[in-house]
Amino acid sequence: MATVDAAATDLPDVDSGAVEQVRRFHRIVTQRVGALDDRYLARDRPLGQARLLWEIGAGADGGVAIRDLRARLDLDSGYLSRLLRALEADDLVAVGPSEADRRVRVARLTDRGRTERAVLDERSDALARSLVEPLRPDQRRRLVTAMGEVERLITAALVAVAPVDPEDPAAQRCLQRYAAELATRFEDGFDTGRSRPVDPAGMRPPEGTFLLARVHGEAVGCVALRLRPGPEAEVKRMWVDPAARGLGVARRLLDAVEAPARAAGAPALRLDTNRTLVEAIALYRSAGFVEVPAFNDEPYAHHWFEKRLEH
Amino acid sequence: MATVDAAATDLPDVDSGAVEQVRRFHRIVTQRVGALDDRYLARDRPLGQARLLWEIGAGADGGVAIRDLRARLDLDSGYLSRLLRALEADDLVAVGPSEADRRVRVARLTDRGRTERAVLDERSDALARSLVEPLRPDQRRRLVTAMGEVERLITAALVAVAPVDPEDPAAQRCLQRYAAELATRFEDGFDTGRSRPVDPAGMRPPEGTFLLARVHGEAVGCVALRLRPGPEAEVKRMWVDPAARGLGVARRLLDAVEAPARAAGAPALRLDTNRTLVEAIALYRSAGFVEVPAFNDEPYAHHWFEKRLEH
DNA sequence: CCTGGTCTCTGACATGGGTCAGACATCGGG
DNA sequence: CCCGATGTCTGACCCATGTCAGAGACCAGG
Repeated sequence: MATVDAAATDLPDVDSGAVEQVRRFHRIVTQRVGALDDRYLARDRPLGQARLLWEIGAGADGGVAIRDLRARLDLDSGYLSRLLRALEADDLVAVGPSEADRRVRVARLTDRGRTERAVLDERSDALARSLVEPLRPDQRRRLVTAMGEVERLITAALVAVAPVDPEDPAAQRCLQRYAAELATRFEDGFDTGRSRPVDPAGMRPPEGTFLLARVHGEAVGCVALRLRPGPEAEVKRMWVDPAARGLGVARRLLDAVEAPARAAGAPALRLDTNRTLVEAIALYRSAGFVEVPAFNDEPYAHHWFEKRLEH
Repeated sequence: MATVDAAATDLPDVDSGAVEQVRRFHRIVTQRVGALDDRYLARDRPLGQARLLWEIGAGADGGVAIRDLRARLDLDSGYLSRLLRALEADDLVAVGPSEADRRVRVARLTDRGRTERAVLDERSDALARSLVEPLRPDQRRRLVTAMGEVERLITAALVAVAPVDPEDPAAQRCLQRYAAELATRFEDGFDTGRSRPVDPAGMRPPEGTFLLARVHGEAVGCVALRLRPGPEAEVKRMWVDPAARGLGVARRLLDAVEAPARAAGAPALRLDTNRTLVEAIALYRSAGFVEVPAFNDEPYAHHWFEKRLEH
């Protein structure tokens, strides 16, 4: 089976047929579709301005801080400033001081800006429609399905797993959402206080590791590894954003955690889990974990798993 | 069935879910993948130069005439000239006069240019590989399949059908390939002389029409409509490039031919066909044609079809 | 040989995207 | 209140892309 293959060979060479298909695909999509897109959508407005207009409008109304725009669009502050002045000159946006911090300035759309943005939006829709329109209904369905598949898989390929400090804001956010989700899923709720505690230091070298999975900078999952107190390494706090499920993020996290465990000389990975987490349990089994007797007194746990590590 | 739906409703509104999917898809593919692409591939070289280098190398060795480059890349002659000088300065291409016509100049890669192009090629491969590599084998297979599907369907959507003069070079090329294909498929070959003749004037208004299907300028199929001598309009010379089959080009041609027939007041479309053309016969049936007794003495025909037109 | 047309090149110019350094206002902490 | 840090803006640049007009070489046909 494919999944067994995957676990066994991990990263086999990409065959040249796949590479060829990706290149053909890319050529078609960017040249044939993209050629129309950017220039067409911005119409008589420079592309940078159009993108900026778009981004300002995307912020929930109340305006967007300029520094956030800079971060999101990755623009030089001087360049951004000039783009803003151009949009101001056309009476599309208004820039004013932030109330919280008067160094920060906030850009918001004017009425004209909002209608202009709606026009861009409509044009974007029209472009998408023009791509689908010549097709027969069955072809359309197939196209939409295939596009969804490509989108999901490309997103999956862009997942990057990297260690991060457990007190990093992104990490904390994941941990909170982890706890919140358990609270709704466990039959008798979840109270962090009752569960066996994991303090940040325990998830930081040398006592452990904390890994974050990101897509394009945004955190979509996490896992913690504890190397103390026993010789076995313990997997904790594994969570994947519901929006990112089905992309294999959990499996990547589970794979990624093996390296530090091995490096620390741990003979095995261990974890405990709740019986309501059926997908997780299935994943552990397919990833080579086997069920073992309880090795701790975690009150929320019903199953205990272990995976021997070879050295 | 889907195809029946298609024939009945023709071009129903594109539902908003499809539009949303296309836009999400486009965003992912261009921003996430494309962002890496162009800039990354050209490395320290301006993009225009890189593309030009590529295109010169794509020509079968012997060089590419500059005017062909201009047409293919759609560049201003002054701009192209300057790009060429830049590449010459880096000793990547050599430009010399054409032998046939000394106004025309021909660009060809130097040895350095060839290796440089190979580097670009390798980089492009590497980019494609990096997209696929993080995926498990089953995910890779799904991605490649879905990309192929998207590519085919987008190509299908880009097919444009338009009338053209039957003596246009592109039209002539199609007609030649049509005849060549019949020669190999018919049980007893195909000799244009033996078949009922169709002179260019017969495929030109007011006696008829000739339609060409193009994808991005390149002809991929054709069909002729004759409005004389009888009141019925006759469909002739329908052909689709083998490389473009399965995209629904034939059906689009068959649909497109109805409008001029109706406009001329024809009560029906007629056609004759050879028994070896099984896909074509299936298409005629599914497009609403019904088999009728022979209405001419075409020596290569085994079946005669007709489709009544409503006015 | 002349003429009109074709092909390429050069120079002049405009614009958009992007970088850099410094000016200036403001903030937060000692 | 001072100081270093932060956020924004301005001015001065650079380069790639693209457009336009005209010059010069060459071609084919009369």
